[in-house]
Amino acid sequence: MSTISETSRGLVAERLAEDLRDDILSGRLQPGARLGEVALAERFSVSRGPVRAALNLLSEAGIVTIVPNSGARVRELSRADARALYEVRAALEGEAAMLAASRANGETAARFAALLDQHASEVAAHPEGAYLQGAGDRDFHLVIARMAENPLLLRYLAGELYPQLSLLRVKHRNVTGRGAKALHEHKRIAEAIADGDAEVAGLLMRRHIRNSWTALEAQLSEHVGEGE
Amino acid sequence: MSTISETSRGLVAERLAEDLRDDILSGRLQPGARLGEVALAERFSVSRGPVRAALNLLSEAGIVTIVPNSGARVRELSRADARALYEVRAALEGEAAMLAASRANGETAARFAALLDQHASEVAAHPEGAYLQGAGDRDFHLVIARMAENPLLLRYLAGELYPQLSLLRVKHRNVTGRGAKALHEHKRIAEAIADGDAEVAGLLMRRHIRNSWTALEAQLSEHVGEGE
DNA sequence: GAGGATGAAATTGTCAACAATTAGCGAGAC
DNA sequence: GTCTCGCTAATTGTTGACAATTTCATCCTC
Repeated sequence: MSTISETSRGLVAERLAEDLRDDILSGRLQPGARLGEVALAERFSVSRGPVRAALNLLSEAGIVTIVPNSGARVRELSRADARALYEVRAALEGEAAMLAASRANGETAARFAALLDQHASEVAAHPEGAYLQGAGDRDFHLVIARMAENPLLLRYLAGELYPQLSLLRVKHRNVTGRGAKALHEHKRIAEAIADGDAEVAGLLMRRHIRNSWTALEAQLSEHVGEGE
Repeated sequence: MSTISETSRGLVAERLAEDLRDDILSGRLQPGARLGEVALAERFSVSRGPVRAALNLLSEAGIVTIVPNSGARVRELSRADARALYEVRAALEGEAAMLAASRANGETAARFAALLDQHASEVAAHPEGAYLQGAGDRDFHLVIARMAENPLLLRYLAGELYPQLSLLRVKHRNVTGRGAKALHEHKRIAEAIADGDAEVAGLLMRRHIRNSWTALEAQLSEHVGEGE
C-alpha cells in the first residue's frame, strides 16, 4: 500500500508532507492518530530523516502536533483552538480584502462576477449547503488572498489557516447550510473590492468571517461533550 | 569559541536555535551570511541532525531562508518584505487590541499606567528616540498580544513577526526618533483598551502600526539603492 | 484490592558515513 | 577574447546504527 506520489521532482520530505497532508485532510488519518516515525518510514520506504522533516513541515502548517520525546499526532483542535483560528482569520482576511480593494482594476468586477455565477449554480445544485465546505467558498477567499499581493499574508492563509479549517471539517462534516447567505455576503464583499472601497470590504469580510464562526460554534454546541 | 548556552534542559536543536537567533538578532550574523551545516555542527560540537532541525525552526520564524540543495542563509528582508510584514502586523495587532479590550478588567488601567510611566522615563532619558527600538515598545505590544488570550495570535506576533522586525533593525539601526509620538499613541491605545472599547482600540492600533511603517519607509528611502 | 515502584519494550533524539546535487573553476574551441 | 563544456571540490540530502527518554505492564507493598 504505497501511497507515495509518482512525482519524482523535489525533495523526498516534501513529497511525504504532501501525501500525509492529503491523508489527514481527507480524513484517512483522523485527529489524534499517532504518526510513528518508523511506521511512516517503512510505509514510504524511506529513512526516518525525511519523515522527521515532513512532520516538521506539517507541524508548521498546524495540522500535526509534535511533543518532544513523545512523538507526532494528527492535531486535535479544541473549541478554543477553533475560536482562536477564526479570530486570526477575521483579522487576516479583513486585511486581505482591504488590500485587494486597493489593488482592484477594471477587470476585477467581471472576474468576481464570473466566479460568483459559478458558485451560485453550485449552491443551486446542492441547496442543503455544500457550498461552504466545497471548493467554492475556498476559491473565493483564495482569490482575495492572492489579490492582496502579500506573500506573508498568503502563506498564513493558504498555508496554515486553511488547512486547519479543513481539519476542523474532518471531524464535524457538513457545515450548516449557510450556502445561500454566504454567497450573498460574498457578492457584497466582491462589490466593495471592485469599487476599490477598502474600508467597506474589510468591514464586510470581518463580519462575514464572524458570521461563519457563529454558525460553526452553534453546530459545535450541538454534540456537546464530544471531544474537548 | 563555544557560544552554546549553559542551560542543559530541552532538546539540543532548541538550544542551537536559541543561540543562533541571538547571534542573528544581535547582528553578529548579518543578513545574507551563509549558515553552513558542517560549520555550525562543529562550532556547537554536535551532529548535523540537530543543526538541520534548528535551521528549520529559524526558518519558521522567518529569520533564516533555506533553499533546497543550496543551504541556509540569514534572511535579507527586501522593502517589499518589510511592507508585507507591516501590513500583516497591522491586521494582527489591531485584532489583538480589540481582543484585549474585550478582556479588560478593573486592574487593566493601572497596569498600563505603570508600564507607560516607566516608558515615559525611558523616552526622557533618551530623547533621540531609543524608545522605539528598545524593550519599551516591544513590551507594550507584547502585553497587548498576551492580553488577547489567543495562542495562535501570540505565536504569530511574538514568534514570527517580532523577530523579523528585529531583523529589519539590524540593518537599519536606530529607527527615527518617533519615541515621544509613539508613546502618546500608546497611551491612547491603552485608554481605549482599559475602557473596553474594542472598536477604537483596534482602529488606533492599526493606525499606530501604519504610522510606524510610514516612518520606517521614509528612513529606508534615505539610503536608496543600498540593498534591494 | 488499590497505589506506587520497578523493569522491559518501544519510540524518539543523536550521531557519523554514504550518495546526490550544486557551484565554481579551468581548459578548450570558436 | 569570449563562450561553452566538463571536471573537481564542497555542500546538502539520505541512510542506518547507537543512545536516551518515555511509556506501559508487572510486581510488590500497604
